[in-house]
Amino acid sequence: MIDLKYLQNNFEEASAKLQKKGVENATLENLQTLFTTLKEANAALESAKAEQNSMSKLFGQYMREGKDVTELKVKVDANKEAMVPLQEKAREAEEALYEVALAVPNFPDDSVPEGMDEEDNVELKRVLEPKMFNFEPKEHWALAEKNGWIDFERGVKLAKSRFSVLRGDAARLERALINFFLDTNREKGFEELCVPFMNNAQMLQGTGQLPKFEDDLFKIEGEDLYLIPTAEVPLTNMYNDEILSEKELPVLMTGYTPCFRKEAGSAGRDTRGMIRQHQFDKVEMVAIAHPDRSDEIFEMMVQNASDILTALGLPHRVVELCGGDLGFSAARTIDLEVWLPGQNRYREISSISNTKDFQARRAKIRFKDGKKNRLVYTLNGSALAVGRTLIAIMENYQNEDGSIEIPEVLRPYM
RNA sequence: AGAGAGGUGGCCGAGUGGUCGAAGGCGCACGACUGGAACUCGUGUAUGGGGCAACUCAUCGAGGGUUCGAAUCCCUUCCUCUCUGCCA
Repeated sequence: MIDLKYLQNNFEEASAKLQKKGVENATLENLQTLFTTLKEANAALESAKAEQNSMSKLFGQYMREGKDVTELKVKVDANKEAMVPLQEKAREAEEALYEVALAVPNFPDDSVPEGMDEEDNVELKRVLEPKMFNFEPKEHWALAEKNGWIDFERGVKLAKSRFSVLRGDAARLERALINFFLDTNREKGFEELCVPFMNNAQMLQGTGQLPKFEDDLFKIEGEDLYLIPTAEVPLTNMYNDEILSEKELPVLMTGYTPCFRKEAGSAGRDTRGMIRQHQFDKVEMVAIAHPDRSDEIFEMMVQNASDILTALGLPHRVVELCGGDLGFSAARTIDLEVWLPGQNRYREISSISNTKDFQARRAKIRFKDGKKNRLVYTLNGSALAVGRTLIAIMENYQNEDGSIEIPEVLRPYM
């Protein structure tokens, strides 16, 4: 959630920032009004409550002293009745405020480039030259068929469309990648965690998936549980509603989880192959950081993800997202896009974001800054998306006969 | 899943309708004592919101109710422990 006090005190500046993310001024003006209304409603209610409390205290005192309370009772009853509409007003004001506030995206960082969509993203650099093939490189689904690696039909039979089954060496390669990623992250100082793959609604609100993006989530029927769309949810919310000591920062965590997404709104996109599935594996990094150190941790996370791709010999490019392409919670995001020779294009394989205090405010993650509690900054990033790495290996390491080499660094894992 | 017990501040633990945001202890911080330390003594020590100072509101697992007044009574729910059942 954005800082409403900041919005109130710096309205012009705040609205200019959110325009980068396509938030209309009317929404912000509405938000400001709702915030003021809530404050006024609360002030009125609180003074009535203060009155009530002090009269109740007096009531007790009279009882003890054996004084007559009938007159006082009349006053206190009247005040109580007068409080009912005030209470109702305050409750309504709060509901109205949060309904809007929870749906407003994070401020983009000042450094974020202007732009509408991914066309306006800025390429920062390219790492490794795409390999020249002396034959026409195939796309991963063709290679999968040739090698019997991916069973799309049976995935659909077992679940539904956008599910698949990995077989044989592909299944082993998937497992090898998970282990390689986790080991690498651990060596960089991330603690390895194994977390629940279902989280409750409060946690999903903490990281920003709820309430706005409920349609993208798989919900467990009859339970307050959702299948996680990314390990960012359980890892970040490890410290939900907690206060850390300053010396515990930064908390660096990594974990492997499957991720479950309904992919609502992507009908017809990437239907062929394994690029966009309802279930995919990912190894995630999450950092809970001191605000002053989040930039350097962000750089470290980007570098780590890029290093993993380099170690695998996969050509990729580093892209800074423009304001219009930034996700809901992110203040800043860098994507890593891996080269897919079969598709003859770069495709997203990792996304690293600094959400600053946006998630921390929702999830109430704070640290002791001297005597005061301050919100932490939270960062997350993939290192890496496993299924897409598998695809990238297939396309980049293919031979003319359709066979696939295993990258050197993965051989100890297979 | 069934039966019973219980959830109070960083921790332990008292509190069964008003003087309780909460005794006492431990821990922690600061100060005194000391050459230094331990011991001892003194002081302080939850969170969030509004004014942003005085002050005030909320919070004793969570939500709702009774009452002038609830940590204390009632209802719902979650969690923990013990026993039974069931399983990896």
